[in-house]
Amino acid sequence: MPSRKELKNQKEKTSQALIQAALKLCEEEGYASLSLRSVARKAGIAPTSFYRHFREIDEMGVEMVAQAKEVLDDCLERARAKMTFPAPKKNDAPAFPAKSIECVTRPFVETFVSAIGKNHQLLHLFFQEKTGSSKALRQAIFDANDQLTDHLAETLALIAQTSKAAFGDTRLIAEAMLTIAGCSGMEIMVHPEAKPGDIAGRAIRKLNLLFQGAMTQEQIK
Amino acid sequence: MPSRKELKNQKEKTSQALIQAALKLCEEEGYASLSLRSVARKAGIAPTSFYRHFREIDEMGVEMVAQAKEVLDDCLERARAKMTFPAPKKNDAPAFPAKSIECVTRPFVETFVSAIGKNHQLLHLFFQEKTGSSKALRQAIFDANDQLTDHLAETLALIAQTSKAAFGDTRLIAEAMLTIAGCSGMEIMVHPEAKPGDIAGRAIRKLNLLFQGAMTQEQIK
DNA sequence: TGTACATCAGTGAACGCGCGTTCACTGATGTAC
DNA sequence: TGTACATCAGTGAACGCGCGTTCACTGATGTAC
Repeated sequence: MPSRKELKNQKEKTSQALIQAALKLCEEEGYASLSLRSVARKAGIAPTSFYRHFREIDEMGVEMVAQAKEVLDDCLERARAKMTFPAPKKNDAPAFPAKSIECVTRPFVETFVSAIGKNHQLLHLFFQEKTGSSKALRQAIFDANDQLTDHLAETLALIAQTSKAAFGDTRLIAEAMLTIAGCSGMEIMVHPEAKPGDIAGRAIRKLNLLFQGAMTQEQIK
Repeated sequence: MPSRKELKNQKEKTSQALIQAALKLCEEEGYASLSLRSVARKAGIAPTSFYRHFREIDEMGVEMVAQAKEVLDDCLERARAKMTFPAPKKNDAPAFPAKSIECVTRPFVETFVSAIGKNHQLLHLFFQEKTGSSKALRQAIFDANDQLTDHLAETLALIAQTSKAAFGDTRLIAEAMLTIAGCSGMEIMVHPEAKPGDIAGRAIRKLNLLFQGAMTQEQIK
């Protein structure tokens, strides 16, 4: 058995331990208050060992963002599997496909909220540091967010195509969806006393209005 | 001349100098990285003098949030003066009052963007620390945001009433407007290389969809 | 009017602490010959 | 098979620095009598 590979594995494990420690500290004190020493302490290694894994805190931060991006990509993929746009019933007004719209917005928001439950810390970091004080993180998150928006816009275009509906500018709508879901998610994360279901419900209603507006404008064009 | 009053004035001036110094430092390093000593240094007073004005950094932070709230209240008031909802022309489809909607959304976003230009630092603090690591600040911002949302919802209700239009749940719409404007504003603030007009334009389009959806749903009810 | 005392914004020395970073080191593993 | 050398994750001592906070102090102003 090649023990050299085991060594690599061991190193990877320690790197992950550092990231997990950093996430816990972030939750308590925020990313900006992280210190190399506190992260190393929490991970159970000597302060100087930190340098064997990352050149500086932000290098670890960028890796954390990459992991958050993976979680969100996965989340969008699971949402895609659940989102549908059934043809509106005949006795519905043509401008009122409210039930069909909710078959897009509700799975989206619910998948998102469920991802928050499982990855609270990573997602808080992602949305908080989008406009935080570390330029490196802002850039990494901006790029990731751009790709996620593309991913979602593509999903919307696909749904529109298969259901022969017209959503309008899917990129614009995807942006707004991520904004509203992100802000509602942050609200849930920082207000543990609030009912997540209520906040999610309001988010769904906001997205419903957005889709309703987009479809109405498309229809009239 | 009562010099005792002058002394009060002088103290107030120093407090403001501390806040201005703190805002400059926030811009460079972020609120979480503020230190009592760095703020005092930038304001030109001894570190120990800080305690004559605030018991701790967060007490100053809460005062900064109060000032941001005033700026935003003022911003909403100026927006209210500019927002109108002219009756749609007769040859427009009833479900397509797009031009009238833009008479609400455009002045709102433009007033907001102009407020950012004048109070970059205060507004960045307000939106960034809404989900930041200081509980005191989060609470202060949450309360302020709640009042601002009420303020905006009331304005919308007033516009709807005077123009005999139906916007639906004005509180929900006000929430979404502040979310989208806030996020777009943050994007403008942290990406000085991006064109503010483009971001503002996209924000207006998002809000247009929102209003279009809200009015369509109201109309069909 | 003069004198003693109270108020209060601002000061400077001093403290102990956690920080990032450097350095030379250890000890386990793999490789060359 | 044995021996010398290379690699590399992790270590512990040491450094200089900025931090929050305490303390007793200053000096200008207002107040009591």
